[in-house]
Amino acid sequence: MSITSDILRGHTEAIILSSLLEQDSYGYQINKDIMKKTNNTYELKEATLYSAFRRLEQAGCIRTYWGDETVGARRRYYAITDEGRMAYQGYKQEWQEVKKIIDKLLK
Amino acid sequence: MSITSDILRGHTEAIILSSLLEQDSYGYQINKDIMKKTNNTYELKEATLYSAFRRLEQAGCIRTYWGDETVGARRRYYAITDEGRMAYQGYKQEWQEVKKIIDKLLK
DNA sequence: CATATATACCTCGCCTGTCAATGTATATAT
DNA sequence: ATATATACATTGACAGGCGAGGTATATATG
Repeated sequence: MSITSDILRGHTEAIILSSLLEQDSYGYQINKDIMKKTNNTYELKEATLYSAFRRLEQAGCIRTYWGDETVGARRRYYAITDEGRMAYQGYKQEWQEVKKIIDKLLK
Repeated sequence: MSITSDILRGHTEAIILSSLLEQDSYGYQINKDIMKKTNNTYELKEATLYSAFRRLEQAGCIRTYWGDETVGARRRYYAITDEGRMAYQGYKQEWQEVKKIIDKLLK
C-alpha cells in the first residue's frame, strides 16, 4: 500500500532534517536514503524535495554548499544548522503528540 | 502545543467517519466530541468540517438527513454508510502504516 | 429591553504544500 | 546510437485547510 500525499504532508521537512542529522548530504542521496529506510514504500517527489529545501534554507534550518566533484554531475550539499536542530526537536515532539491524538480519534 | 494543519491534513475524513461509527451525529456535536476526546488540543475548523462532509457525501461514505428539532437551531445529521465503513478501515490501516514509516524516519 | 453567548448551519476566496511535466548536464552500459 | 542512472531545478495546476463573513434560534445577564 502506498501512502497518500495528504497524510505525509507536513512531515517532509522533519524527514529531511532527520536525514541531515546523520550527515551532510545532497538531494538525490537524501531521497535514496528515505526510500531505503522505508523499503521503497515512500519517496519524496523531486519537486516536493526541492521546494522543501528552499523553505528550510529560508528558515535558516539548513545551509548549502557545492560539492567538489571532479567527475559526474555536480552535487549541492545541505547541512543542518543549530536552528535546524532545534526545529527538528520541535517536529519530533509534535509527532509524538499527533500520534497520541490520532490514535485517540481513530478507534 | 497546538497541531499544525499540515500534519492533520488528510486525517479529517477518517476522524469524522470514526465519530460517526459510534452514532449518527451532526456537525456541531461531532466537533465538540473531537475537542473533548483530545482535551481541547484539537478542533476542526468549521469550514474544514463542512467541506469534508461534502466530500464524504460525494464519495458515498455518509448520508444525511435533517433532525426533527422543534426547538432550537435545526440540525443536519450524518450517518455512515457501508462504503464509509470500508473507507474507514482503509484509513485506519493506512494510519498504522504511516506511524511505522514516520517513526522509522524520525530518529 | 438590549446585549452577549451558545447552538447550529453554510459559503467564498486565499494560502500553502504536493507533484506532473519539463528542462539541463554528466557518465555509463548495451 | 540509445537507454538508463545520476543530479540539479522550475512552472503551473490542484486540493485541502481555514479566516472571514453570513444566517437563524434560544437563553442568560444586567
